[in-house]
Amino acid sequence: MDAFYASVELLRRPELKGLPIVIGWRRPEYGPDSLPLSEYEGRGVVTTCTYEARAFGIHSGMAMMKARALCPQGLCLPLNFDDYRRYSRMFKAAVAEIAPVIEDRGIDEIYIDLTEVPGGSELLGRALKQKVFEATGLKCSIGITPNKLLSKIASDLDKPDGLTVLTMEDLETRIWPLPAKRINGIGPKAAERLARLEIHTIGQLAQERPEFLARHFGNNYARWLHDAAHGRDERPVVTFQKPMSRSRETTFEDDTRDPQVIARVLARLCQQVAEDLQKRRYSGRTIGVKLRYSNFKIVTRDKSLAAATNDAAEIRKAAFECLSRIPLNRTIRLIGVRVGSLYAEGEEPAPVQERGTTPDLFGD
DNA sequence: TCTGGGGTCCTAGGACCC
DNA sequence: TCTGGGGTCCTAGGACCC
Repeated sequence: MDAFYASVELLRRPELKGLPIVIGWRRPEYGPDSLPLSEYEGRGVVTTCTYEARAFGIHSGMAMMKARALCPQGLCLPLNFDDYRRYSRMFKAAVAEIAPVIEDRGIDEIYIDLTEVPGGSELLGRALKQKVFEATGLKCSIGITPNKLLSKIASDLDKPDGLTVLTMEDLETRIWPLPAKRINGIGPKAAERLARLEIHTIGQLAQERPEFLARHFGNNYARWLHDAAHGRDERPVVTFQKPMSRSRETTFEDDTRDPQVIARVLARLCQQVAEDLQKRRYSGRTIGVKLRYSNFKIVTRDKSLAAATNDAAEIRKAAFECLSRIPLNRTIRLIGVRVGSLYAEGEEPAPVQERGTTPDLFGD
């Protein structure tokens, strides 16, 4: 979906169309339902912005204070997550009417398996965009290719309101000239390491000898890099994925080292994550606490329980034990709690025995 | 002008078991 | 006289994605 959160906001407030608009994180208590960016204060980042705002150099992930410096005449809107979730369901349902095999990639993105859907790519693409627009009033960008890797890249080539159809024949002309970091899975770190080896484009990566890549990146990652650069990707479209973890975290308005503040916030996060799990009928065996110091360094501590739980008090007890293993000698800016090793209700295995007390059932 | 929140996957060492 | 090989689970950190 194109500039998803911002576009949803504009549906309700079409009079703001054409303005540089930034969707910010913390719901401001100030003002009615929008704020001149020039008056923004706080630690939030831009989650989405309109294309008019992007023209000023603003992009998602950028500190709101920096966006403010770039475009003080911009407008800041708070987040309405319930709305985005509602429109997310609507656009996915619209797509499903044409092509039911859908992989969820978050609130504003999906993979669609068109293998068994009759019709040419171009026509299907147009039909999908039309359906989505009729159902939601929103624009999207689509890439249709032989696999997920290429489709992800292709969907980006013609934004906004784009449609790009590629076959393997187009690899050299359309994909190879692109920077290596356009491959989903090559992030800032890997791109930097590649650049130091004078590998900047996907084409250059494709020409590199696999043994050379293996020396620098290890066998697994090197093989993946090589395959990706050649447009090879066998991953199927997965329609259901069992969740692995559930977490809650928060950044303090001001960094703190006050144990009372930290304890109060951690307890609240444990309560929230417990409610999230209970609502979805999941429980988990591994409780983890995450802490980010003022210098942005992150530490985590885990604790695995004998049996899965979604009880707030149990989660809290384990979380505080994790917290007690983290040095609190510096001020912190973020704290979070995570419950992993999830099991759906009724799926939980028998509690794990203490080490060394496993009954020897098989006489081995 | 510092940098959100919610996720997944991978690696690597150590404990422990047979 | 230093001592194999294979496996699982746990923990911590980090890269990456939406």
